[in-house]
Amino acid sequence: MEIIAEKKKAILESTLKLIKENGFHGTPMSLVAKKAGVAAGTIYHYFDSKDTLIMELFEYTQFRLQQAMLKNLREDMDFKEGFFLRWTSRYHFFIQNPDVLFFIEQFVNSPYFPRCPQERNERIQNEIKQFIGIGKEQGVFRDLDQNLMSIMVHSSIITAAKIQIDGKLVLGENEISQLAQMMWDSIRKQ
Amino acid sequence: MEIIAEKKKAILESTLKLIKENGFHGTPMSLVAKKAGVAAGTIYHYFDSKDTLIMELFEYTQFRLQQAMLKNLREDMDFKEGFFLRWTSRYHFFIQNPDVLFFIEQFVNSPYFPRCPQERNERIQNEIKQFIGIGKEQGVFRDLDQNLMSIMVHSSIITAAKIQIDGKLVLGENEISQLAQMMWDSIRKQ
DNA sequence: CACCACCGAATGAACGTTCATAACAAAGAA
DNA sequence: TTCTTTGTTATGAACGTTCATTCGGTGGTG
Repeated sequence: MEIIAEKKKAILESTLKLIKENGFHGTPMSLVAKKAGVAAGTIYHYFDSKDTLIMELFEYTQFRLQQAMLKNLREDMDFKEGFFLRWTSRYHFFIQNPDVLFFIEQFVNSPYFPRCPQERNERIQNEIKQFIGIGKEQGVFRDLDQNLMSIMVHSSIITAAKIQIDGKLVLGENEISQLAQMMWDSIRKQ
Repeated sequence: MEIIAEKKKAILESTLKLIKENGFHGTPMSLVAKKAGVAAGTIYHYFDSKDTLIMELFEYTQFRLQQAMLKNLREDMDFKEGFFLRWTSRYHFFIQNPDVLFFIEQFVNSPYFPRCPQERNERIQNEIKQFIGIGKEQGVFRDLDQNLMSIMVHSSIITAAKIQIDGKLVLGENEISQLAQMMWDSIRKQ
């Protein structure tokens, strides 16, 4: 991803926050412009339309998520540790960036999502998918499609993060590690 | 839920389908009216506004989901069977009603959802939650918040159904029961 | 008659997008 | 240096369209 012009970034960040609060509906371009501190027309200097703004925003959030992931990885940990680290660091990213979580969830359930090129969608998924693939080869994990297992793990993270952010439940360190343990137990060979 | 007037039902069903295809954005009231075979004004005979139409549609789908659940339950099955039945019958409901699945997913991730009264949201969750509660008392399940466990189970069902409907993976009977098994293993005491 | 479900053209506000214009910088030309 | 040109970035009022909602009217029923 190229270095993003300051105003372009401001537009993306504003859109992110507004969509979290008001949904796709409720965020007119005029509001985006206002919040970003630019004129309405400026948005169209950087983006062809509202649709492409939203599509690019999705890529932007995927990029940020991936960045956050890679930071925490070490090579020298055992397999189970690796799994726990992946689970918890993704979880914490979403906790720290609730607007990203909400935007992604709205996006993937909207008609925008099917219009994205497949490979883009799955890039983020890949790191976990490969990891699970290795575990499968080593006979640690179930003999089940790795796409399936990785998506189940992914969805458990999303779900836990949403509950925490909504404030429906307060998850302490103990609960977090129990959840990671749950998912570990679900995919490992029994 | 009262017996629903025929036209009202037609309006609800049309909205459901249109929202699945076009999202909240893309479904103007005029289209809803056309698809339902009623005049635009008629919608306002049954619903105060587009917002309340969507809110009521959510309740309507929850109702249908609950109906489908209750149909399959028997008292005389053992605990694990009961879990599997719950998991798979919910799964199959979503597979058979993809528009409901997509609508619910869009709805719960939109700003509409937080505006629903809590008890309404959780009514559906309750049956599974109570079931898990019993399992916990009997020492079959983990010692972890039952809300948390039930939501994790719920999200696994949603996720599996979405993958299947998207056609990303084809899940046969074998995969389905493996998934249910996965979730069973995740919440049971190890 | 009164009441009701229903119709659909009309209304007015909201919104995405355009465009004429300006500010500014970098790069020659004199 | 100073002037001119060219390109990029930014502006915000104006436009045309879309859309939720309204309302006067129609036909059927009790």
